Amino acid sequence: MNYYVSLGYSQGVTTTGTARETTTLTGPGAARQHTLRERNLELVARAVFEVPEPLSRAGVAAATGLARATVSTLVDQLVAAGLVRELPAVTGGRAGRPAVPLVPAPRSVVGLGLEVNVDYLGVRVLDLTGDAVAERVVPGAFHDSDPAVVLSRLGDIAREVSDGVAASGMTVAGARLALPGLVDPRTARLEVAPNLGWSSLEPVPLLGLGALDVRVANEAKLAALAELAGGSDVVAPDSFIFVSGDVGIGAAIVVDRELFLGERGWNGEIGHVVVDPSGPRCSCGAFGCLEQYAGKEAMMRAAGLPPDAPLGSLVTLLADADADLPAGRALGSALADFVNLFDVSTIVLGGAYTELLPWLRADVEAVLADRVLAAPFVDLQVRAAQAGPQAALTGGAREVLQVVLADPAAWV
Amino acid sequence: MNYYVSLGYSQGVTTTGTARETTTLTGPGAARQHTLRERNLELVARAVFEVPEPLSRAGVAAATGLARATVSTLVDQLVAAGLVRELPAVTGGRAGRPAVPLVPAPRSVVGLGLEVNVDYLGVRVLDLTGDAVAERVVPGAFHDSDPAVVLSRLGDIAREVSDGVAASGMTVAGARLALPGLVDPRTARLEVAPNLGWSSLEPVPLLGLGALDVRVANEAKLAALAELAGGSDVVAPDSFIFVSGDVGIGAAIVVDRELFLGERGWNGEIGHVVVDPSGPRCSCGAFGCLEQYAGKEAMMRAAGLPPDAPLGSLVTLLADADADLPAGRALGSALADFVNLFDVSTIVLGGAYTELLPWLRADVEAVLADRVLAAPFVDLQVRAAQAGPQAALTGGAREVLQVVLADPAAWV
DNA sequence: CGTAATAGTTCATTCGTACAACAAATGCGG
DNA sequence: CCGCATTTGTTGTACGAATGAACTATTACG
Repeated sequence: MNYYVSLGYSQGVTTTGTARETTTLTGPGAARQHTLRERNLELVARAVFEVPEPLSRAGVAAATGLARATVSTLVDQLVAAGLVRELPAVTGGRAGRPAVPLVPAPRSVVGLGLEVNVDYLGVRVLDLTGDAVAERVVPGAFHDSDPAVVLSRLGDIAREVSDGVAASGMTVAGARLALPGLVDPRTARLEVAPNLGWSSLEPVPLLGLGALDVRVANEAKLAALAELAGGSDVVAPDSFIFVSGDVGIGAAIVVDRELFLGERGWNGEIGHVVVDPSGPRCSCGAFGCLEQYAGKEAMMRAAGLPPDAPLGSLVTLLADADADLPAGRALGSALADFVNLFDVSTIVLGGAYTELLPWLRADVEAVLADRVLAAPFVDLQVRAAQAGPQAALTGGAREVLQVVLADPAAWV
Repeated sequence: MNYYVSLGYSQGVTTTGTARETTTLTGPGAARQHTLRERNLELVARAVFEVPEPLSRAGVAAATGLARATVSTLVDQLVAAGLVRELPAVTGGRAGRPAVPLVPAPRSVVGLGLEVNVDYLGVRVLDLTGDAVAERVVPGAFHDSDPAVVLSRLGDIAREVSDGVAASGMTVAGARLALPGLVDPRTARLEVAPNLGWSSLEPVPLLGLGALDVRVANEAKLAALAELAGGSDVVAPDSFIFVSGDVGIGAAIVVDRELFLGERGWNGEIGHVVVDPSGPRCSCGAFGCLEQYAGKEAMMRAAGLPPDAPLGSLVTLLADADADLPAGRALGSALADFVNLFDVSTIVLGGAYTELLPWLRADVEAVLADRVLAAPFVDLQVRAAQAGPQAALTGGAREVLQVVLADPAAWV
């Protein structure tokens, strides 16, 4: 099943009949003729967008099971809408009329990724081909900042960038704002972001982006979506646990290429999983949370560095000394709980862990092998994240484009 | 989103065209005219089946958004197929032609729930109304038993019961076998069931049930599905964590009334979540697993009872003494991890915990309040299971009927 | 008893896909 | 160099399913 559920918008259908008969049914509503068309349009769009090498109309027909005639009309609509482009017919060494390769149209519809993090603001624009069309990342220090000021500044940058791409004829389909904290994508509320010192606010209006469709999500969740694009040589797994280590530690679960969000999008709080109840007190009030062992500040302190030293200093120190990070066993323990509870066999380590993985891997894998009940029967994989810097920006923009892809009919 | 994904059968569509064009697309395949009908049939069937009081054709039309004419033809098909029955028209105090109430047809199509557990074998048959049409539960001791012998015996009982209901004119739609261990519903393999002493086998053929569609699942998963029926007065939550405590401790996650299974259905292994790394060694080899604090044997031992004493003896002992169970804090700690990782706010305690809840609740709730990061923003609920004894039998049978409901077109 | 109201049915219309025939464009063998 | 097989893409007809409007059936109410 691969229906894409856009962030925070579930599809309950509430129908009200006469006074006596008011009933709510969840799930997709009544299917009409145009529902057929919408679904097949999506099918064709996915075939064009998600296949490694370009397909022809006939190829799409074969891949989808639709009749060639049907595919032709659908493709024509996508081309007319500017979502798909025809490449020159390729007359490659075999008989028959040459096929017209179909590719996602570059620089047509784009998605905006926005992010506020502790040490930067960022905006990134991706088009349907996955290319970064524009980008601005502004370093800063936003610990204990004023959300109104910071978000309005980010909004200014976003508007600037957005106006730029719009001036080149591209359509901005929407934006996703990544925040490091408890965010409910459905209500677009931020409950608390400890490292920003923000709490209980609605970030979207503060951006001042007018009618643009802006949704909010946790930073680790969007970074996980960025992983789905895969690396240059590494193909992305369909299901994985993504752990983003920084001052706080967040995680996301991707199953069958879809984010699992729980009831409110507040899942993946692996930073506060119990590692040792007799351990140090955490900022959350509990004792022995993972963050106290494998948070950035704890790792710095354990290495004899000041807690706010740059990550690079820890890396050079580790590269010289030939010792593993003590955080490895703690991280392994929390990950083992995660895997025992979720049954997802690939773990992608992002944020600070990406660089630190060489000094974590041995301990993490050893503890996983010890503690994961299914370890004898599964090939547990621990990988470094591939998505590059400010992954949440990429993931947010990708999420916007996924919504376009899920309903191309809205764009024809 | 409420598409029902039947246990272990995901719907990847692989289409093979000519030699050059072989492409795989996940998700539902091409939508044709008959797809429309199937989907609307499902919609109508769900409206009839999942609504508290009977709807008329007109009521279904209002609830689904379909035209009355369409609903009429669809309902007629369901009635002809024997899945839906018309009650006598009710001429209740208002003007107009009296409505014909539609209800699930009793004793027409039934589902079989099967279970092997440590202390019993069971078979239960449910019809579309949710009534138990037949049932056999045979006590026994199956610790370290021979799977071939036990499963063949269960198969015999199942065949007997199944033949009985078939003789009364009912159609058996399929069966689900619940097992206490690591089971992959997709491959129908049991990897290991520690408390039965079983490992690495394919249970379905050993039942000897011939062509009947039998699928396999973990006991806690199916028991969780039983919870969805709700209690006599309590309405079931749409999303919850179900924890089944016994010798081992298993759990299941239900989100939007659907089981979350992870990659292989091996999730929910909360019994081996870390409570205290300096704690006692677990049967799994690791240290300080929840099972060592809140497994049935550990709880018995902590209360000064023999580990294999019946649960009732612990209950009477607790009822006399006015003390909480020490397991409460450990259980709370593991549940806090679960909630932090999943973001599901309702916890249903099943198995032995159902009866023990009064002596667990205070500690569980206190630890949850301490350790769950989102606790200040959510109303965390801890409830006792409602589904009654051998819940997995009920859940398994329900699961079969859900598959019928998801594709009534197959029965018309 | 007539009228309003509600449930259910009948039928022409509309829309989207399938199938088959056809047109277009190429490679290849003689 | 030409005819033929081959593959792509298009055109036109047929079919299936939902719709809305009109119609029938059955009740309550004044």
